[in-house]
Formats: sequence, C-alpha cells, structure tokens
Amino acid sequence: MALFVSTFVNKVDRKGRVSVPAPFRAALSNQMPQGIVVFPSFTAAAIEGCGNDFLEQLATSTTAAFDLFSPEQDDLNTLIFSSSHQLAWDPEGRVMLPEEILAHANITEQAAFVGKGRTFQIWEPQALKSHTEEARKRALQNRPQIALRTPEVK
Amino acid sequence: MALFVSTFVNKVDRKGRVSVPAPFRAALSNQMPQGIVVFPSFTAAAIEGCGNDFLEQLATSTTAAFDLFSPEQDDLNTLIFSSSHQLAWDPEGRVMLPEEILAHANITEQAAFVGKGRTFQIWEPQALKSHTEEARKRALQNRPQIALRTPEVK
DNA sequence: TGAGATTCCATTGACGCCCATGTTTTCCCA
DNA sequence: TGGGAAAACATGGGCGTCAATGGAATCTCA
Repeated sequence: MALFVSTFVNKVDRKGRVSVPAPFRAALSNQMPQGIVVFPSFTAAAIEGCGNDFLEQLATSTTAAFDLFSPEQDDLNTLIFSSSHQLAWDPEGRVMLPEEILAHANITEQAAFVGKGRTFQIWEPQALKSHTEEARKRALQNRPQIALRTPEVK
Repeated sequence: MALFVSTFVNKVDRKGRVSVPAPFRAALSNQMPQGIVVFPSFTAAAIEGCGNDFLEQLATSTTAAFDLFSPEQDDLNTLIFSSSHQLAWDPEGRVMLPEEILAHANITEQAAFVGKGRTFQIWEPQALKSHTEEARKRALQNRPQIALRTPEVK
C-alpha cells in the first residue's frame, strides 16, 4: 500500500495548478483512477490527501467493523466522503485544487505536500512551519510516553 | 533483519554524494526499494538512519483511520514521516544527503556512519568524537546500574 | 463568442546513470 | 610465506533524462 514520506514544496501557478510530487505519484501508480483524493482537515487549516485505496478502506471498515466505531466516528466518515474531491492529474502530473479547499488552507502561491505515512497533507508553507514547531514541542514534552509506543523494529 | 555495526567515515563529494558503507548496504540488500531512510535526530545534531522496513512498520502500527482525528497522539510519527527522506543509492552505492539534513548535522566534508544495531546514525566526525566522549563518561558514572541490567550469559 | 478548462509544447535545472581512476583488501599459487 | 593478480570499494567527473514550471493552443459549455 502507498507510503507517503518527506515534505515537498511546489508552486501553484496562475491557473491554480500544482505538481503532485513525483514520489507521491509513484506511490499511487498502481491505483485506478490515476489521481489523489483531498478533503479539508477537521482539525487544522490544511488539506488531507490520500489515495483511492484509503477511501476504499475507510468505507470497508465503516460497514464491516461497525461496532468498533463510535457514532461520532461514523459521522466523521460521512463528512469525509461528502467533502472529498477526486483529482486526476494531467499528463505532467499536476492537479487543480478546488477553490474552497485552497481557501480552507490559505494556500495562494505555494503548497507543501507533507507525507504522513498512509496519507499526506497539503499546507501553506508558513502555516506548516509554525504547526510543525508546536508539534515538535509537544512531542518532546510527551517523549517518555510516546517513545514507548514507537514500534519496535524486529 | 538488518544489523548495523561499526563506524565508517566517508567523504562527501562536491555534489553532496556519500558512499553508504558496503556492510550497511549488504544489511539492507533484501529491502525494496533499494536505499536508506534518513531523518534528523530530535535530540542531537545528527542524522538518524534506517531501512525502509522501519517506516513500513511505523505506518502499519498506527491504524490509519484513527490518526486523522487525534492530533496529539501521532505528533512524533508525523514528525518522522514529514522529515524523512527515502534515499536510493546509485549503482556505486552512494546517496545524496538533502541540504537541510546536512545542515542539521553540520556535515560538510566528511560523514561518519555509526552502527547502532537496528538503526544507524550519521555524524560530522568531530561532533561524533565529543559526543562519544561524553557518552563514555556517563556510562562510567552509571556503571553499577548498567552492569545489573546486562543480560546474563548462560 | 468569451471564460474557463484541458492538452500540448518548450525551457531549465537537478538528479541519476555511466565510465574512469585510485586504493585497499582478498585470493591464489609458486 | 611472500609476491602478484584480481576483486571490491571509495571517489571524481561528464552527460543524458526527467521533473517542475511556464505559456501557447485547442476545446467546451454557457
């Protein structure tokens, strides 16, 4: 399954096009249709992104493991599907981010693609910087607890 | 699984390329894609290094669907994924260390690859020397405790 | 017939691949 | 056991390819 790693800052041109980083495209190369799925983050001024398979999985887990999910979780899944956009990239690997999505993340000139493992996010570079700084502080504060939860490499 | 042992100091050429020590490459020979994963250490002016399997495991261990809605819990994972780089080595076994990563470890001319068991680190040789010295002092100070925790040889 | 969207083409710069060289280690055989 | 051949590894540089980006041309729908 797709793995999104690293951070890439790409330019948004006058027409609103952005290149999806080549490694991200490669990670999704086996998917149909060719493209990405985006929806506004519920917790931050950012865009959540993933492959089609992630939505597939979300749909499956909602129905199959119904009991495991709280009603709130189910509501969130509904929100995700309704606010998602499937974006196909053009022959050069660029997508057009919808107006409302851009506005939600305050993106104008540049877009930072941030790998998060099975998913990724798209940020306005400056906003990402301050957000990362806070996350780093929190992580260092919680370091003892978090360290315990880091998967052991076998 | 991969095991990284010993220390190797290699040159960083004008293009920013460094040879990954042959024993380290051999330890990762069964992985796909062929290369290493690096990210800045959170506690030292050094680079953390590992194989792809480390990230795979990190991604798998966190149930993807839940992470989107619990910001505090996956701070560390997010930091790792976003600041990591997958570096494939060329036919000669060299990788290009990204600018930001080099800066974090103050590496310019030489890079010291330090085996740490399941992972490894990359240091600026002088910084490694002083760091090792301090580690030695601490270890001697804590010697009684450490001795007690050393597994018994049967 | 315009405005927006999609496809196509051109440019530039970075990165990956290839070949060459020097040095060290290993191996083989006299 | 010593010397020479061969392999493995680290290193340097040239060059082709591809990704990111900008803009023009074509298309489509109101």
